[in-house]
Amino acid sequence: MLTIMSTGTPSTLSPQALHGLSTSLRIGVMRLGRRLRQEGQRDGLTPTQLATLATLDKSGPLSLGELAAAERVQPPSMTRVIVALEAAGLVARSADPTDGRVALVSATRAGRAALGAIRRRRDAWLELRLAALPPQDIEILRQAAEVLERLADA
Amino acid sequence: MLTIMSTGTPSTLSPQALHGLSTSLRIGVMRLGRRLRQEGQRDGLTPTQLATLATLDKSGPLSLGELAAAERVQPPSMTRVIVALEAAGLVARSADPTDGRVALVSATRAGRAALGAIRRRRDAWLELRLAALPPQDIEILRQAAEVLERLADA
DNA sequence: TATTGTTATACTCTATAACTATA
DNA sequence: TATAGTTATAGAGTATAACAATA
Repeated sequence: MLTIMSTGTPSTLSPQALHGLSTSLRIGVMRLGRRLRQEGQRDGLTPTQLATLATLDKSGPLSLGELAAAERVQPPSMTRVIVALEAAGLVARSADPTDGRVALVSATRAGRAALGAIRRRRDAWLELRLAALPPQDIEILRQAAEVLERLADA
Repeated sequence: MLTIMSTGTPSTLSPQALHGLSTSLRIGVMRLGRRLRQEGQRDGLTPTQLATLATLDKSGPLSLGELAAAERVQPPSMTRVIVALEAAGLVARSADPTDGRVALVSATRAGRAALGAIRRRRDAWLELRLAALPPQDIEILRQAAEVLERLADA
């Protein structure tokens, strides 16, 4: 097992060090992100469609407006996204029983299955490359993955 | 100073562990990448324009065809990118002295300055969030940044 | 009258196909 | 004849504006 150990020096970093880290981390994340996106381009869903499906899978049924806000697109754009996903059988629309204006959207069983398949395919590409790394690097990434998620949600 | 130290256990990881890492790393990278892209949306350049300018800044003058290949777009698309960047004064075109068909593209001084400003702005956003992390997390990210770049180029 | 979602329309980015200029 | 780049045209994705239905 590899672990992070402190050797006992000051816990604050210089502004310069932080700046350098910001730059290199941004480059690394953007570059790997671009590759992952390119690899996932044959799965038949646009990035927004895929993100919407993932949000529905994670957060359960949401109104069209809530989805638009979550994905940071305008309502008319989300309408088109949902129309496409519905035509593909991946989501279903139903009227909100308490408010007739609201269109509740939920992922279908097929939608969840498709999402799983897409994720497995993307993971496979990355796994292949991870397997080629030395164990120290893998351990670094394991710890970084969790920090990156927290950073993105901050 | 924080350092990674091996405690001496097996250097191979189970396929399951690798799979889990692949998933969480993909999610973390994609999510942070999306945030970084959204933050950089007010800098007036499209992602491809920015990437092209960065490539020119890094690799020196390149032909339009070489740029198209580097950014993985078709030549007509790169023509439009260069037309836009040239109109903005960020790149310059010149004829190749040895082959009249080739259009050599290079970043102007203004282009390099604009690139620097954009990078500083994006870094600033990330820096603000990095500064809020505990030092252990920062050290993890410092080591991960380099590994991520290698992974993307693999 | 305010709000949710849709339709109409336009703009941006990228692609393929056809064309021009040079080798 | 082959290659580098451009112009012409089309398609995908998103936006704003105008509209319909419900609260």
